Amino acid sequence: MIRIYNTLSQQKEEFQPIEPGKVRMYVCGMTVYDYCHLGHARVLVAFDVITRYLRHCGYDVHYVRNITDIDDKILLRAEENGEVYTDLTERMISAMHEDEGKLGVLPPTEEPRATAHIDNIIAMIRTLISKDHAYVADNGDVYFAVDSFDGYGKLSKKKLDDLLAGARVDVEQAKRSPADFALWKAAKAGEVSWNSPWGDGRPGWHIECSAMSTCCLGDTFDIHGGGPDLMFPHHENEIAQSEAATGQEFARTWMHAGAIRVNKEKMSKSLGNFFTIREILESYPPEVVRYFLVSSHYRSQVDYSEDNLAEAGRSLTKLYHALRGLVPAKDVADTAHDRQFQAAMDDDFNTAGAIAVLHGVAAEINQHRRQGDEQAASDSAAVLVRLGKVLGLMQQDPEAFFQADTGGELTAEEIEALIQARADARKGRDFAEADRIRDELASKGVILDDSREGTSWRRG
RNA sequence: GGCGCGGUGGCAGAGUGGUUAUGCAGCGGACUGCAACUCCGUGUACGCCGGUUCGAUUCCGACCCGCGCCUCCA
Repeated sequence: MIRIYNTLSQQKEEFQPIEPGKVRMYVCGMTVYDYCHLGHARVLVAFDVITRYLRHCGYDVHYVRNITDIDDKILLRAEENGEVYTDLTERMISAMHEDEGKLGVLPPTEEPRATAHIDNIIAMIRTLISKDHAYVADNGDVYFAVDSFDGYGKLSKKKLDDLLAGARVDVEQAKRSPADFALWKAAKAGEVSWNSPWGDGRPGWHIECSAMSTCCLGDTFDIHGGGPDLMFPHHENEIAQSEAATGQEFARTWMHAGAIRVNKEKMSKSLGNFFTIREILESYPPEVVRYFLVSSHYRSQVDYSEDNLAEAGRSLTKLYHALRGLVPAKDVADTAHDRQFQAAMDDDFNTAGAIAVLHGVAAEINQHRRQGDEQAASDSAAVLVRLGKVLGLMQQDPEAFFQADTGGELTAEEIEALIQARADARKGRDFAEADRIRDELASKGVILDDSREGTSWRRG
């Protein structure tokens, strides 16, 4: 039985899908005006692991993650760049797909784009107006009337009164209440726009997620997820719009990832302290970045630092070392480790605990090898690869992982030649020369591992 | 100010009412020509103060500290 922490109830709940065997999940994706940063990667990886585990448990998962491809920031950035906004969004979407692929994030089942759902958005706004949950303001915008929805604040635990009291300046005059938010924004002259019953304009940010999620998954679905900073106002507004429009419960379980921090501050676009995925991948192998993300619980805050990434690299290296030189067995029955792994993952996707199990399996492999039991080692290796796959780890050939060209000074051929020279020196018991070669390699970032079968190498 | 989350050993990071997390780093031993890898062994811990309990790091309360949201942000 899987238990999931639900932001709505603020506790872990037994997960019971609406339709047995099926999971319908929606996650708020990217606004594509810039490259994805580590914070985005965290959400991407977290829900990728969740999807993988649910599928591992036999669920048929319908995973929808949207793309916001029309928005004020997109238009602003495109104008700064002097390009058509669709050129910008197309470029950022391919960059995002590239980054995801490197991190081992599987594509969602569906990836709807806001601009392809304008009709659904307009239909939903029309419904909201007809039910008196929304109104057309003097400036041509359409707003959602927050006080028309009783449950407003139930996700973020905010009271409407507190929100109004704390409302910051710059309240749009056209709004009836400061907490109301735009469903449809009237276009200014020359702006990109779509026709609507309320004049030319474009959708507000929140409504697109309501329209796309209910369109792809139905009025009520199982899981809705996203980044920590979307809880309010974005998700709160989604609930209000959707439930007001359909009269049905929106998402059953709300899941939020924890923030990535840099020097004790949240990594964010507004603070400008973010590292893009591609930046980080210049210094670290993608699987190391993924390991770093997965090695702590998805809801906890994690600090980004060079030290933490480097440590993740050493830890992953240990796991791959266990696999080195082994051919994993084909079929291996459930083991005690499988059950431990499942127990950890069942508990709100405790990937940190699951990784500890992986290390337990690695230790077992090494012990079998030490005892010369190749068959048992190969069986355990199969378990390590099988469980690793659920986390999106351990799927590379160990040599490929160790010897990936990270821009070192030496080519694989040059390294092999030096290793041969060292082997010859050792054979002639010229250890001074052998050690000189090993030191030379080490200074160029190549570490040697001697074993009975010979010498293997890796880039450190 | 309102709402929410968290403080675990040198570091990272799980978890539990009484028994080993795990990883990195350290120390001792084995292996090795010497190392690396690996194996065996080993140390340091639960912010502070009360309470409940036979027993609390784990439950309850107060306090201190940190963080997040309350405006666009994953």
